[in-house]
Amino acid sequence: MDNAKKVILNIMYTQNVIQDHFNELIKPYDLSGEQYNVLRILRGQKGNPANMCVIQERMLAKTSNTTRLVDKLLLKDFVTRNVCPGNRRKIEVLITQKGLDVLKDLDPKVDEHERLFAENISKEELELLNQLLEKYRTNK
Amino acid sequence: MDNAKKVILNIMYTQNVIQDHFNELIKPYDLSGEQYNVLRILRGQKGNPANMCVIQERMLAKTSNTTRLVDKLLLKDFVTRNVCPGNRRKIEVLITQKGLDVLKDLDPKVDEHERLFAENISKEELELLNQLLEKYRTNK
DNA sequence: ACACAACGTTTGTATATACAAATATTAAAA
DNA sequence: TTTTAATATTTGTATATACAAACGTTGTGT
Repeated sequence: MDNAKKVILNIMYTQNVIQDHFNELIKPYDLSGEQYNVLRILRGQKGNPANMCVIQERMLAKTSNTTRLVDKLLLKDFVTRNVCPGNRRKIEVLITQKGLDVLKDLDPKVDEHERLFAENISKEELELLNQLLEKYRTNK
Repeated sequence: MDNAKKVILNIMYTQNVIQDHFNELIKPYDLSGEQYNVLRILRGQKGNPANMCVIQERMLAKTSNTTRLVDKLLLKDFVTRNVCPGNRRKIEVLITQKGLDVLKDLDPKVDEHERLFAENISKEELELLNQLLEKYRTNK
């Protein structure tokens, strides 16, 4: 098989393996991968609320349905949701202490997950892999 | 950010870009990516039918619901589905001429898709990228 | 002020992913 | 032979992805 074909399968497959491993990690916390991503975005706001569209544009999958993701987080009391007083079209979403606690609990496990995948490869190779991936998708 | 973290985001993001591009490619054919994968597996059978479990194990996402994917392909007359005479638990799925025609139509576009992503990177780098990805996920 | 476009979010529909339970058929054990 | 276990597939439920349409709110032009 030519390498152009092979590298696509390789990237797809690798992403799949990473994702499966990560899903195992968060399963006990009753969180999906996307819900976790939203919580991470909200924590990154450092106390400021985030509007739906801000969350949306920071997510990997551009067309995920933020409304329904936040619905699920709301049910678990990981976030609050309020209409923005200054502009009633907007919604302000804020992570709760409970949400922050879950993330804090997960932090070392996520670190370990990242470390585990990098353990078979040297620092230089890791750096090179990053460069090659970036080069691979230039202008795409 | 450390490279262990960065490479995971990089792989996830790259996969996303590839997938989005591919989805655009097959959209006019009223096929989803998984449906396309199933058709490719069936063509690979070279005239022999494939059982559900054979299709399942050859798909990237292990727990995709093959029954429902084949349902959709059946509606479009891209496959046939029959109970296996020798073992009535099994189902024989076979690609139709119409299914083969769609794949043939798509073949050059898929080639172009693969070529497009590889165009910014040399043959040697592509080879290296494949090796690094394989090394990265050793034992995972 | 009123019409209309733009913005931000929600809702609806179809498909896909993830997992568990249900069903039917066949193989194996008692 | 009857029971039980294993195999192959289907069905159900929840979540996620993808896209379009609907809705209320705000801003702009007249």
